[in-house]
Amino acid sequence: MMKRYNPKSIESKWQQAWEQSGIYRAGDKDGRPKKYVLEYFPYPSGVAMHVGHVRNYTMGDAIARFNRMNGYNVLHPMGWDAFGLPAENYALKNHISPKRAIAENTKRFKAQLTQMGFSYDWSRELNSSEPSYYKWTQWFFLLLYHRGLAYRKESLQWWCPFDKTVLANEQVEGGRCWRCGNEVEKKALKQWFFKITDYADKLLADLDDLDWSESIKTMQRNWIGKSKGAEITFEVEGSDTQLTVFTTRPDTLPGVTFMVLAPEHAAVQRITLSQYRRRVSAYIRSVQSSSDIYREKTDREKTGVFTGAYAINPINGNKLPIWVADYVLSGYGTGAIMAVPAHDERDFDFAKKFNLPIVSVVEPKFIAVAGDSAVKAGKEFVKRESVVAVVHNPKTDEYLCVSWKTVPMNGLVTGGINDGEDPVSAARREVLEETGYENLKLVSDPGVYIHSLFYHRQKRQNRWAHFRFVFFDLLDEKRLKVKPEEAALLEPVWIAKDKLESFFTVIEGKYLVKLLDNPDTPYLGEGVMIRSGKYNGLNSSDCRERIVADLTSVHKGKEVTNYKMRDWLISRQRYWGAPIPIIYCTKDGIVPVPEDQLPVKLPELERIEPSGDGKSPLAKLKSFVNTVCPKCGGPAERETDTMDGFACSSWYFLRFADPRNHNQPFSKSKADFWLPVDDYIGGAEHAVMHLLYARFWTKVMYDAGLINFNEPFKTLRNQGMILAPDGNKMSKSKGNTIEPDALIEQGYGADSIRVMELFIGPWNQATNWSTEGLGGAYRFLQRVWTLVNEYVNSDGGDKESDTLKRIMHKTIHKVSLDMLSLGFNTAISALMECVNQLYRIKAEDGFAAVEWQWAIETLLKLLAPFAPHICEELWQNIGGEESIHLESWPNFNQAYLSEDRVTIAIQINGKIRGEISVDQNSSQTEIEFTAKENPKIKAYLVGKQLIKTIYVPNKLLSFVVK
RNA sequence: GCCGGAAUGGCGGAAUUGGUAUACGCGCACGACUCAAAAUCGUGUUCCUUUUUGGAUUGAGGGUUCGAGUCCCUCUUCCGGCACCA
Repeated sequence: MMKRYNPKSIESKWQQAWEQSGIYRAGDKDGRPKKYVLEYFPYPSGVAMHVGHVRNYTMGDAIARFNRMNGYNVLHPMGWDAFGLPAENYALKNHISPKRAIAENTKRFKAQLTQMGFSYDWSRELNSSEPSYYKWTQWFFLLLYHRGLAYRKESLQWWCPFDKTVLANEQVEGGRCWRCGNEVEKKALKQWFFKITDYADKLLADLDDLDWSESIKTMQRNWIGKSKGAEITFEVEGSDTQLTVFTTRPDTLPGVTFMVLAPEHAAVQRITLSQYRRRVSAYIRSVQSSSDIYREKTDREKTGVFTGAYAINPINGNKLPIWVADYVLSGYGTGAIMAVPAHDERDFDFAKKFNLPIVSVVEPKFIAVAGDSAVKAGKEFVKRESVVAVVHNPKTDEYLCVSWKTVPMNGLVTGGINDGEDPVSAARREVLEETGYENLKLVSDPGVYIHSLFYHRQKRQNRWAHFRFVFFDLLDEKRLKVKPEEAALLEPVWIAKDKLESFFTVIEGKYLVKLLDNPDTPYLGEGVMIRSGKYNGLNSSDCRERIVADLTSVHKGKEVTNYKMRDWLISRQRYWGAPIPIIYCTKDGIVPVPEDQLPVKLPELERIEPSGDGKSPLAKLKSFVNTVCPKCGGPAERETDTMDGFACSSWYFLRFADPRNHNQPFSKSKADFWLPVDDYIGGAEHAVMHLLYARFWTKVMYDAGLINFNEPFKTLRNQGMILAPDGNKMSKSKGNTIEPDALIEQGYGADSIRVMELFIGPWNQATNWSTEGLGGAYRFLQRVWTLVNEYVNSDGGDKESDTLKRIMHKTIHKVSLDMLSLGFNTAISALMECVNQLYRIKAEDGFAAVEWQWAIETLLKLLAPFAPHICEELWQNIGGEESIHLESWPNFNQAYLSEDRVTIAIQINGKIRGEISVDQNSSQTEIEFTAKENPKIKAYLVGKQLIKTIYVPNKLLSFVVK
């Protein structure tokens, strides 16, 4: 009697059996090579996991199971990221303690994970909010502290004077408190920081060797934001104040025309002249009351005020007015800049708005390095003062260009400027001589130059042309006759603007088109120095080094590297976190809690709401706060802030290697055995938070000698998000979440969901969930179920079947290869094809072949990482004694991967015109002969001349005919 | 604005090095079974024209090639991230 496929009746049975037999427990050492497969440990919030979350764990589980079957000692653990704000807010909302909330939610999450049949080693389960765990989080805080990487500093935070509380940036709306509507202000609070900036260079450099997606690496690179430059010190006229600025372009120092300070800059009050005070103060007030969100808008118009003071340019003594403006950020560099409007877009906008001078000191320089005009090495350059006539025909919107007849050179009308001749006349003369057009209207002569270095084919010399651009409109088409010697050389052509860029052979087309759009625009690139005294004529990049060297020698500047990344603020004025293990003593100051007094336990509190005075609720608990100084024994107070939850998640992957260690966070040998993590799987949302913090802590541990490796995650896999069927992100508020519980309840079963999660699309690509598609996965498993049970109830036979062997070996080959590259979707489609073919054989021949037992065993093994329950059940049905998940992965035999007969496509002039069937590895001559005999092909060849024949073995034959 | 990624049927998607585009699944249509429905099994399914033949087609345009979804150039759209970082 054959049972119907009913997941409900088999899945929980096997889940219990697996847990009881402990087959997924990782032994610390057993001689096999290790594999550490890890998914981000989840945050057990009040909202249950939906099918989007489940995909993450399904991928990890398939990888873990595949590796187990391939002989690896696999560590695949699970735990709970339990501390932090969401749990606390959930508890507050439901009027229960966070501890209870976490207990309830982890129970629910664990049940969800278990019902999916994931192969976790639950004996290593951990919870970051338990003292046995956070004791070591505090221990790491102390490690950082003792290594000079944790410090306390005052920092500005949003503060609501009515609610008497600190607000997060996103809780400030239009400069007002989101709760009471009062205007907020910034208040300085003492906070703890981790000095992640000390590791900026290592965090940046080591990214190169990681097997992570390019996009995440780029995000981390941008976040770290390294930029090399210099700090330059300016004297303030009539004051002993000095202003130091950071710049990446010290070469543009001669072009500085004003200075700008951030409104928060410490020197603003000191240098502002008395008659400017009121306006400056008013400006600063208005800036402070505007929200960060508003200040971060880059498209708003620049604002600022003059302080009345002047700085002195250290290189040329120029007087530079000092302004205050909020486009300069206080948190980056020194909070002050030297403004070079000719070579910086922001400074340019500011100068335009406030009518400040713009002095260009760098002229673009383009060197032709490729093509016919590329400069010839070793030849002298012939320098020429030249002019470029840009002639625009307003009627056709085309530009007058010339094409050389004798050599492959295209360009605008250019020519040398004769002695004593002004550029505009020179330009008119060249246009007339070369093209005959005489009626030109001067549009503008903005004094724009470029340097162009190229090989002049006609003159056979390397040219260094210093081109001045003069802009004309064509008044009429009247042309004078061009001298024959010019006409023999050049041909005038009119080129539309969108074709210009690719037309030019000598001048950089991209720059030119930009110039035509707007000649009045800052030049941001490198080039030749002008108006720079002794630096004139230098390349800007060389000039950069010279100026920094010169300033360094007189102590007015130095080379500096800056990072966008800031130190990591870890203080949280909230209850639900690991207490910061620090004691403040009036006599001894900041005293770290001694190691033997850890953990500093988080006391259980009745009321955990933020207290309203900007301190954590712990501050109210005298029995917690009041303590004795570990140094002098006198009365002292505890730090009452707790640590950012990201501290807990910065080392959990190490704890999994040794989760029950009471003496250390982990033993070195176990950590070095299991880590680094071989496959780390999770969404991209942690790109610059957790993934950067965890790398930072790992590097600190490495430097402290705790571990042998300095990167925690060798390979990172960012799985693609599952969207709701409507194409939106799944969220409880939108009411479009789909939970696996309901689908299992409906009878689909965990195995179908698992297959669907992986089959739905490439592992790293976002896709919409489809419940109809889930039906397809279910049908597929059902077909497997039916096939195996029909086989079990059949009489069998003893015929040999090569076809069956071929099908199975091909499937083993395809699935094995796909698993290595995470091609789960194609692996599953190969299994579907395999089952379809097995049905076909069954329909033709029944179960007569002797290979059926092997074929079905193989099929189940290949399917086991995806659908562990049904495979286990069927495995027992066909006589398996041990768990299928302890079996070895099948091997394929190369001999069965190809067919005896192959179909060769016949192309004529690149078009498929027919196909022929031949024995595998037939010779080209044979195939050509067969092809030419084919009547269809013959028709195409008759009366034509065969020029070329291309043969791709076992695939394609291509005739080229005329 | 900058950086990263993508675009293939009605839908999700497949396609070693350039070598028969549309595998697999969904949906749809038809057939078998059934009193009937569901389930299951089978057949078909890129588009246009069509008896067959044939033609077109991988976001758009151009290029290289005997041959391009795949390589090169230009552009469009979408997704993700960063955003006054001097």
